[in-house]
Amino acid sequence: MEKHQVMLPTASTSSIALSSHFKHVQKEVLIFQMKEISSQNQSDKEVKQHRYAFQTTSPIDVLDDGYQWRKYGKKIVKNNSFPRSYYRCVYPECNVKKQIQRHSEDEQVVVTTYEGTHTHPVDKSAETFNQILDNFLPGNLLNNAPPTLE
DNA sequence: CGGGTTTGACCTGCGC
DNA sequence: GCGCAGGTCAAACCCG
Repeated sequence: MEKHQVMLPTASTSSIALSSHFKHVQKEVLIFQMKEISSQNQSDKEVKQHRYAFQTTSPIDVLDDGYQWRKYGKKIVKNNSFPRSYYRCVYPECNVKKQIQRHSEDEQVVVTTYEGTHTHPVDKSAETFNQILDNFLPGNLLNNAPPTLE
């Protein structure tokens, strides 16, 4: 189960000073997993999705990242004693999903997994969060290329 | 009354 | 092929 939990080296797990928008979080955000999921099946479907997982230490489950989310499911996963919540962006053309679950043993650690890319502007002023996301896009990390926000 | 959440059922992918 | 685990749906429920 932990086969895809890639702990980044210490240099990458940099503490990020969050803006006042995250004043209720005001902790440190540790990115412990980033993965670009590109199912390049040569058959008929080529799905490219980005998935970013944040590990935050916060008493609040859902981070207010400026987008509006609607919960559509909750599941008890086998490896974790805490339930995992499934959220989806409320914009109809934006099929960005995110999963929120707590750590198996540290209930103060919240793992937020974003999947997909937003195709619409942010409602609130959460530009800081977008910058955080941009900094940890695989393109910026690996190739120094601009992220594809289509 | 309307929109969002809850929660159990259903579907699907994967490993054995 | 079967069973399990994860992901989604949808109807009921709750709250503003």
